[in-house]
Amino acid sequence: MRTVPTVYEVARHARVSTATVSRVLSGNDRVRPEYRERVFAAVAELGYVPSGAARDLAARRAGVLGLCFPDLVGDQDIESDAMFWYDEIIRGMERAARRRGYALLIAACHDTDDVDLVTTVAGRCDGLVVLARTVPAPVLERIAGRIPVVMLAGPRTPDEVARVVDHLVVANRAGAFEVTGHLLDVHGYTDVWFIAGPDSPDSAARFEGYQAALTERGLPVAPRPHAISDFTTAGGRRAVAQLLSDGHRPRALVCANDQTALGALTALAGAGLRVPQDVAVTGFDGIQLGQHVRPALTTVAQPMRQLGEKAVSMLEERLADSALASRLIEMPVRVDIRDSCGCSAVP
Amino acid sequence: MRTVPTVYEVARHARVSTATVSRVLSGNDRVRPEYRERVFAAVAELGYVPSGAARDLAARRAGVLGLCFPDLVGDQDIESDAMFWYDEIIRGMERAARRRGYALLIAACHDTDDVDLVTTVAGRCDGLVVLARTVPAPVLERIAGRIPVVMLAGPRTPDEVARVVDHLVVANRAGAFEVTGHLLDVHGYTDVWFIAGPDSPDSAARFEGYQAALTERGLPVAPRPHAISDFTTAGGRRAVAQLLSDGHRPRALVCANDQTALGALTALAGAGLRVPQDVAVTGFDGIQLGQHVRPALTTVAQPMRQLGEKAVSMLEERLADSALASRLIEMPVRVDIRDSCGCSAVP
DNA sequence: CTGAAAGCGCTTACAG
DNA sequence: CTGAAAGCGCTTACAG
Repeated sequence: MRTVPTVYEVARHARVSTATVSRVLSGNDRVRPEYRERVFAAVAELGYVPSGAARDLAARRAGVLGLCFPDLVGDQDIESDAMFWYDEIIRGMERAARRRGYALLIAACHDTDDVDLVTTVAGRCDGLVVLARTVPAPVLERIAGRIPVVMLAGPRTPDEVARVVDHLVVANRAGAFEVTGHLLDVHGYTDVWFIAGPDSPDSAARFEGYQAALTERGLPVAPRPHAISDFTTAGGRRAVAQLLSDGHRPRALVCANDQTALGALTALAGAGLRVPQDVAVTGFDGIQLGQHVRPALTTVAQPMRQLGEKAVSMLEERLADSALASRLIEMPVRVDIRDSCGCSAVP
Repeated sequence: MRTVPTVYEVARHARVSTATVSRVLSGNDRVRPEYRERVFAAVAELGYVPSGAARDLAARRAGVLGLCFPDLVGDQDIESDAMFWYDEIIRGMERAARRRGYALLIAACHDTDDVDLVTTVAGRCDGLVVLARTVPAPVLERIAGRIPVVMLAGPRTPDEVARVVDHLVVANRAGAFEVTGHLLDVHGYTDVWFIAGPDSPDSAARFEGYQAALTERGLPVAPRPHAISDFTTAGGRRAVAQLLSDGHRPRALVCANDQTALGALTALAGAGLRVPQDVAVTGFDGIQLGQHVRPALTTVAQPMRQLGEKAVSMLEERLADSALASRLIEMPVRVDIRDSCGCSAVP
């Protein structure tokens, strides 16, 4: 092992105390300019890089925020069906964290056995963002006893861990309500079907919004989704292909998320059906890919950036006041009208 | 502040020493089952989450790997032109790190002033991967004195920091050579142009490969790229639009990366040109988006997964033996033939 | 197999 | 403004 210089070496070299070195390096305190110079010179000469661990331990602050998301990919081919939504969340969080001076510690965790990894993450950061259902409730509760935790997206049950963690969700119901209404009112479709995600509160809330849009217009409402998929592109393709091979021909498909919609696009093309002329399709999330496929995907966009910013500020607020009551905050969504619903003239 | 239990509380509760608690929690050592049970019970009851900082300091190991990439987006609209290649790198690294039991600490860093952030990251991990040119050489050298560093993608100059960090690159030259050869030999195009990225070794190496393919076939070779862009979609679109509005009509475009190629596709469509019938286009990187655009992008795919795995193992090797000579490893690439080169029958 | 105790490398009251 | 010294919460030889 190479020998790494410590504060002591730096202090000796600069002929000051370690306290002074620490002050100079932290930037804030008023230190005699002469000493400051000497410290910087010593740091440069010795190639000093402070130990984060020692610093964190002494200062009780890591300058790091954590993000745990589910490892849906597992050991399979990661390139086959990546979760683009996670990419956007990671990027949004990294950006928000960095703006506030934090680095981001990320880890994909299996719900089941990765308690170690979760603990590794939780023990090393000042606050933690967890995507819904990534971490078992008991583990989450324990972690929340140490650092602030924000759960992103819907919890499995309404009050599970509700008391100890903050929740940040998007307007799933309102978004699905609005995009369904668009298909109904602007395009006049009546035969609009819903392709659900896996058993999740997000998919459920979106289905409710879809139902409400139909109900409000006095249209018949399906008691349950017309197909159930798993939020992946491959799953969406399979689900819709099945529907089609069963002989169904709905006029429009409201999909629980963008990747499901992307899969639907593929399945429809495979069956020789045109989108949106024969079948209209909408998604949910607003992943970037949706702008690039043809037809471009009409969707309900989540405010990725604001989600990250909000999560970070919720963490900071609780860091400042641990007595805060747990909160549930809902962020608005925006319907992005593109081509797949039938709005643009398609060549 | 809530009061967090420590090893001491756990030890007292379990009526064992802190050494025993530590052993039980680290999993390895042989501890009397009875004690083990008591420790687990105490941990559960107290809601104990070990301090990562204390653990790291004592064990001189963080179980965390770092990744620094350039912050190209800055404070502009992140959603306008994200760097998909980074997403893939982040995902690949996270996955590889996790497989070896590490979490990933990520931070986008400005070349100029974010030395603090870089230090925050470097001080908290066991090894660091840096995308080329993210971190100034002097800073990198200093960091390399503390932990192993792997630089991903081409360094600015051949020997800059060469001695202190390992390098991991892909076969830029060979990949460009091969895909250009494909356009030349299989499709018989002769008028093949190169759209470069910014001044970077990667773009330069790809241009060389392109040139070599032409030279080898006795075709005239452009001494410099026909257009210079910046690796972004918007930049690629602008560069190609300019070319077209200047009246140029190359038969094929070899683009320095996928996003440039995506921009080219847009520019060509905007000019009423068909791809690949009027103009063929190829990219470099193999980002997922390339499979989804129409026509699907023919490209040179980087082995994202293997890149991550390799970076992690290089870090581990150097962790095990700090006396290792610095290495330069080149990973192979694979030409992915899709539609934009003209290979598939396009309806 | 187990425990007492030193030590990891910083920061921060506390005096001065 | 500066320094001596305690302390942050773990792990790990070292004895036993």
